[in-house]
Amino acid sequence: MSVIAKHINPKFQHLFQDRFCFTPNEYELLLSYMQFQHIHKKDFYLRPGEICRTKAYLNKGCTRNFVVDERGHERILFFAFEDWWLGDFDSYYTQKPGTNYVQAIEDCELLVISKENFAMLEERIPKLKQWYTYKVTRSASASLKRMEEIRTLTPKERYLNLIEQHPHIFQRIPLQYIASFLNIEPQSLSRMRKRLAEER
Amino acid sequence: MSVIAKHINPKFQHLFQDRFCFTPNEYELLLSYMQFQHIHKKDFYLRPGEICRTKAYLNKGCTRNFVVDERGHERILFFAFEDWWLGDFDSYYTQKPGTNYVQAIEDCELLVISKENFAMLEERIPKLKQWYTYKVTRSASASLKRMEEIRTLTPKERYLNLIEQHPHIFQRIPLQYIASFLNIEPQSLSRMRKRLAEER
DNA sequence: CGTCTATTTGAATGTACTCAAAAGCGGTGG
DNA sequence: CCACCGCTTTTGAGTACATTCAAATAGACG
Repeated sequence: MSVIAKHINPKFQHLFQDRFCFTPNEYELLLSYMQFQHIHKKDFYLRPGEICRTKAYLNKGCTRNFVVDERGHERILFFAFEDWWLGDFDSYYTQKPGTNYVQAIEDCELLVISKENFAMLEERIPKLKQWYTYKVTRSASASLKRMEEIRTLTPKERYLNLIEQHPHIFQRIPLQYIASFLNIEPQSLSRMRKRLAEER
Repeated sequence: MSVIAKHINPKFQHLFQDRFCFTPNEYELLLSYMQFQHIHKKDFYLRPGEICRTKAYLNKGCTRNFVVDERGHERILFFAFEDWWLGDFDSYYTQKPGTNYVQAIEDCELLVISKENFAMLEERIPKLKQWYTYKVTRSASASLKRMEEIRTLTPKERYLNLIEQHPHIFQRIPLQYIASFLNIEPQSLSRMRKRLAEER
């Protein structure tokens, strides 16, 4: 077993060996191409203008992908928690300079792999490719769904949806970030939360 | 030359022969797998629940993709004009029942091809695959951009952007549809247009 | 010409925003 | 360990803007 493996969140091994039925060899192979990396709270994994040449499995911690609009306003596209992958996916596919900041909200542990190595491993481990294709279609559907939510739901409904699906999100993500994700002002979210708490 | 070809918008031939450098043989091959089809204004090419098994080159006319939200409100995702492809792309890739209506805004001429045949032709005509990959990344970027517009711009700015990029859109698309696309009420768009016209 | 739909106009309303300031909280250094 | 500083969250007041409901006008199509 590689030295790295000792530090790994058990979820990672579970994920590949149990859920995706990787053989120990396949798992070792995948792991051997991944680099362990720490980033501290508020550090950036990626900034606009950089080309996204790697992706990183988020082993521990949480991050946010955001852009800055022409008014200088931060707009959070999504959060990532354990068992997600980090990157600016538009830039990753096109290999053009990206637009996203990817920033740690908590101290994070990453397992980083280059695009080339990942592509190579996809060929050597068909299960990896299957899983990845699955992830891509999932994330495409998720972004369609998010688009629909932003367009059709009121801020209050978006908030209620979010806490229904992620009841503990306020324990990990500061209010201002949640507000940005929901596309409302922090003051409004604070008020809304208060009103809803009083109602019951 | 096939019988169909006579009816074809010259753009189509130009597109493949000149812009993508298809040989006459490749062009004929592609064409031989496409079915010519008319649909009338307000007819549907696709409805929610149907699996999208074909795509259609829009040779003439224009269409809208829309969904109906839980309040019964129509939400237009995008319009398609000449030289675009029609379908519910989520359903096309997943081969699960779709969510989109695809409806003709004007009488339309389509060139329809099945997913299987298109995939087969992609293998036989590498240029077709190149072009298609290009289209997919383009449309992914476009939907990211649209998401950003909906989130960051005011209704007025969204309107101004639209008429800047498509100055003649009102000549072809009814106001209510444009309003739905911009995510505002028809009344508001009507007022906005009036105000802006008066200002100059 | 008449009916049906689309667009325009009017008035009132609500909701999230802005600006501004106070309170709460966390982290740092003395 | 406490005091201070900076940042986050809360609270307040006023405003702007799109929405809703309602009705009138205009336009399309048989």
